[in-house]
Amino acid sequence: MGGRKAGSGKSGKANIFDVAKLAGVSIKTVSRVVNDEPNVQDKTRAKVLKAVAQLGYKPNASARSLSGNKSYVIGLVYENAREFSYMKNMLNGAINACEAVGYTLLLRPLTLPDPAAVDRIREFATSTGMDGIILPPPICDFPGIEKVLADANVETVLIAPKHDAPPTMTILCNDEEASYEITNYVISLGHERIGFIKGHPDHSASDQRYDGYRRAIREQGISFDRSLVRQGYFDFESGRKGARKLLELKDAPTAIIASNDDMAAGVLFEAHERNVTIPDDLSVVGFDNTPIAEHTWPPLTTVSQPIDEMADKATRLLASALREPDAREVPETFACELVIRASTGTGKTR
Amino acid sequence: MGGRKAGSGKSGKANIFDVAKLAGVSIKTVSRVVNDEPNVQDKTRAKVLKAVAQLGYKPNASARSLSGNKSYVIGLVYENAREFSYMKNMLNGAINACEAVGYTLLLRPLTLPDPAAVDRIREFATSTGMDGIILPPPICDFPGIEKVLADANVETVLIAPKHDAPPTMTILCNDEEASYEITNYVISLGHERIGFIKGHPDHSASDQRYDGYRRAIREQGISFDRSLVRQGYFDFESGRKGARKLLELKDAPTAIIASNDDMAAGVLFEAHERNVTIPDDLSVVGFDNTPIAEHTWPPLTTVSQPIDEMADKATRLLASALREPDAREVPETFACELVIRASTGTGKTR
DNA sequence: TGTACTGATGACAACGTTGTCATAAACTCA
DNA sequence: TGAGTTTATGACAACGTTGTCATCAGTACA
Repeated sequence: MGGRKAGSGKSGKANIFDVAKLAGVSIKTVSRVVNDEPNVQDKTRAKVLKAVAQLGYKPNASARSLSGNKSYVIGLVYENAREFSYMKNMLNGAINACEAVGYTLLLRPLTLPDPAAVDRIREFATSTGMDGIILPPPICDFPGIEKVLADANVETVLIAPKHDAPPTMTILCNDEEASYEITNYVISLGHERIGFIKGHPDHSASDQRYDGYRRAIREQGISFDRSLVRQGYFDFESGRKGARKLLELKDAPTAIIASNDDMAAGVLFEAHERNVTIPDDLSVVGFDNTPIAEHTWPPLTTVSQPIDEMADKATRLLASALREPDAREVPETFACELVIRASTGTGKTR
Repeated sequence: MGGRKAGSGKSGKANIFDVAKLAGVSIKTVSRVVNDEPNVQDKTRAKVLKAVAQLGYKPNASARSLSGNKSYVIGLVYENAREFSYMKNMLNGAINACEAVGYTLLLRPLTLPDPAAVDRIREFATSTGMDGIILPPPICDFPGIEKVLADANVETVLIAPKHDAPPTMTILCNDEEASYEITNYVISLGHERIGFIKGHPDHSASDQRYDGYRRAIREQGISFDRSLVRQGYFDFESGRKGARKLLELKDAPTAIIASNDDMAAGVLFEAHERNVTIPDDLSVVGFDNTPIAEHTWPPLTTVSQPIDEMADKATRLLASALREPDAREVPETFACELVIRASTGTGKTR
């Protein structure tokens, strides 16, 4: 029973042999306890746990992944674009969840459009041999991406994809409903000519937000006017340009809903330039509740998405799917929340 | 010479045995070539390289770090605060550089103030066994942090620390000079009563920016007025509050320099609320050239820091120090750049 | 009362690298 | 020319885990 490979007593890190020796069991039993495997007596488990605590034992990640053919790494691909507050929240949610479930998060920014994006993602996924990957929009909608990752044997979670993808795990957000509600709110303030600036056509949220707007208009019996809808791209400039077109209209809208906060900031900017007073002459609405929404003048009425919670859920979903490949959970839908600030009002003529 | 452990021809990843077999050399020679070690004949090297390319061989990171006692991981600790554009740039610089030098970047957000911050960083550094770590402000100034990391045998790079720390590698940024220049610019517009809102006292940049302001004032022969200086904390609210105090002054300033863009946005906000017109009644200056600076109304005159370049340099410094522990480079100082926009002017009375 | 399971444990061989040491060949220098 | 050094290469043992299989003791069942 003489110990064989236990650490020589140096203050360095304890390994599995040290724990086994101290607990008086084999290294395999230590492994079983550490990995929550079945078939260990409670008494034995307790002994091992005590030794683990006493030595401050942490399994060596490299050895573990080398032997077990798992990397305990999860990847997160994101669009390296302007609106980073989205990513900040997503990052926080994913990093914290990763820490909680014992995984490591690896990041890969993508500058879009990029014709080689799918190849880059493949490269990213395979080079580290990661176990799973999280794809937020618009990356989750890249054609063929799911197959590429499945072939690379990487478990995937899609966040808010355009089309439900049965074989792949998915996290959803009720953008349509949120847009419907905020449009109803604007209508309830007395507005009838409500402009809408659409988001980037590649993002699933764009369609959903537009759909919610249309539904609210329709249900409230307001006639739909195509000239009040402008195409935007989620950036400040396109919001500004959309506002310019709308405000130049003979019968200009008294409210503008922009599909995200950056564009709404562009609308505010254009309004200021034209001496259009917010919210007396024009009400403005954004989406996402980014920090900018708090800091514009006036602060923006907007919709807040629980992005960090979605990322948290995505990470945990991935981790549990990796541990137990059988029990696959149902996709979860997260709800958005209206944030009413000073950029909306009844207007001065009312 | 019969092959022994080469992959069985499956389409899976090639390993070092496969390469060795194809090239007709030993695995050790392959290792030498892959790691750019000396003492390999050009001819042999070429053979190996060819085999590597042919098989698409990528060394297994886990095996490598297990055997070599290196993790090829670099950590980046950051303050999980509002102003994320700083982090976005830092992240981009670090991620790209990591990819270029073959390292993996691990992130650790910190919510400050946190009395256990140093312990958390120690935990972060040791749990993964990372090789090096990058500490931006204000984390680089935590007392004792350098020793903790040195004890954990983690190579460290400090970005813009308050005090030069000879034993630790450092990246510097000339904040004092930039502040001096932008203050001179404001003075050149004709302003003499120039308010200053200081940054968070824990950040090195705060002192430097204040110093630059004082130096410019002094050199231009403007008498220093203590009542024109307010303490801020780098956030929107403190900027707004500072502006309120300054604008309530009997002899209010005609220009305000805020130590970052968020605070400058707060100044704009307060000015709008008081119907103070920018820049006719008041010129406003920020620092950092964050996205918000482009999108306020009017857009902010500010100072742009090459944060991504600094992070890039920090990463490469770390990587080269890890490869060649002897050749330690000189700290490098990066220069800032003025960005003149519409929030500054000569004022209407001139 | 055997026979076939199940539960708890351990021995030992992977996993794919790099470090160490041995060795042979090719240079140096007196 | 021979002793010592350098250069190029390979054999083989780490590194610290987990997977596989063997073992042995109970336990259920006919």
